[in-house]
Amino acid sequence: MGRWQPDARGRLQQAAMELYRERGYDQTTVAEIAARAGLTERTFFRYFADKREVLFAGSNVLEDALVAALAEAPESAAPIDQLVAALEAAAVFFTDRDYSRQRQAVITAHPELQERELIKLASVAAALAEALRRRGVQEPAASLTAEAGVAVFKIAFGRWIDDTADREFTDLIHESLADLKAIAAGG
Amino acid sequence: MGRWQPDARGRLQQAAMELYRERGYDQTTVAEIAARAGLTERTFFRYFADKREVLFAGSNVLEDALVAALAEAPESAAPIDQLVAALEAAAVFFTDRDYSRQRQAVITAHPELQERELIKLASVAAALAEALRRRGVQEPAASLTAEAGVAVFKIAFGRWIDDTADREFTDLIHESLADLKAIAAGG
DNA sequence: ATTGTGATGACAGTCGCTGACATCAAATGT
DNA sequence: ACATTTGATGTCAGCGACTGTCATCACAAT
Repeated sequence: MGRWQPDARGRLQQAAMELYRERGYDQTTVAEIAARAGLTERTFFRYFADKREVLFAGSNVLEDALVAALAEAPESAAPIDQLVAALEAAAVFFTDRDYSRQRQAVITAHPELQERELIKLASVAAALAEALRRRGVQEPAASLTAEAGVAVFKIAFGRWIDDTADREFTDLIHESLADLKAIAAGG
Repeated sequence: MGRWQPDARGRLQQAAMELYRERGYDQTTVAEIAARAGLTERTFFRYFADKREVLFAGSNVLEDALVAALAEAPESAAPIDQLVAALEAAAVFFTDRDYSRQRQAVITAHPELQERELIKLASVAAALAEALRRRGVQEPAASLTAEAGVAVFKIAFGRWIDDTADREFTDLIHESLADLKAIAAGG
């Protein structure tokens, strides 16, 4: 056994999630999170930039996966369809619905966390727009397509969380895209 | 003359804008803002919930105007066109391009301020979705239309800020909507 | 055996933000 | 005219988020 317990980062994430659910985000101090993980407050801030970030560690991975998937989508398809193909590929991140529900419940209960989630989505949109530009899509079409794609994602994710039937994330993405197309066509 | 200088709120807003531009957001303390406005830190927090909010005082007014304009849009039009009619009506808020540019420069330079801007836009989207629902638009079309409308707004605003020609905000809204329709149609 | 190296702890300090109470000119009531 | 109330502000103490700096010490490298 090494000098320290392994996976300090993961322990901090888990401790944070537990405490945010047990007492609420506001009533939890960073020192408490660190203590539950067997670490100190100072170490928490070496792994996470702030108290919010500990809930959003996966967003880089998601962003990278989306960009990678977009790079492999058929270039013959319309930009919006390329983008939705990328969203489909991201469905692998959305399989544990219970965990997603718990996490989302914490986030929606606290504006500071919603803010962080929104800027992560904005970062995703910017990265997708950049990827579209690399494929030759001009502005403002690239940014608008990316924004539209993220809007589809947001709606689909919300439906997936609230879904009482057991529909797949991928299906909800497609339904939401169809809705968007109908809306834009004046439906 | 009354006991206090008038318009404490406005003085705080102006002092904050000045200092954020002069020294940067991070290098400005709330105590400094208050001092420049001839007040104390405690009073600052009586007018604004936090250091970020002082830059977003107008967002309620914008939101209310959008909802009101949507309520007066012809119900015969497609939802997305009703929404864009509302966005047109909001153009009155976007006439002083220099001020908007300065403010936006401060915001884009600081992630905390971007987060606040994003949650304000999310609030606008939620209010517009609610207004559409009151007009009989079902979910998820209402939310998706609202998100699409806000996306159009974001792109149009960005183009308005960057515009070197002197195009009107309203025109850019219409162009961006046309772009979105083309995108959704597979353009 | 010596010398890094890297993850962690300890500690002091700044600043955002809040609660509680005091102040005092102006408005209001009688 | 005088007393009372009100409302905007000030004062002060305190918590918690976050940072800079230096110390520690098992382990790795040489």
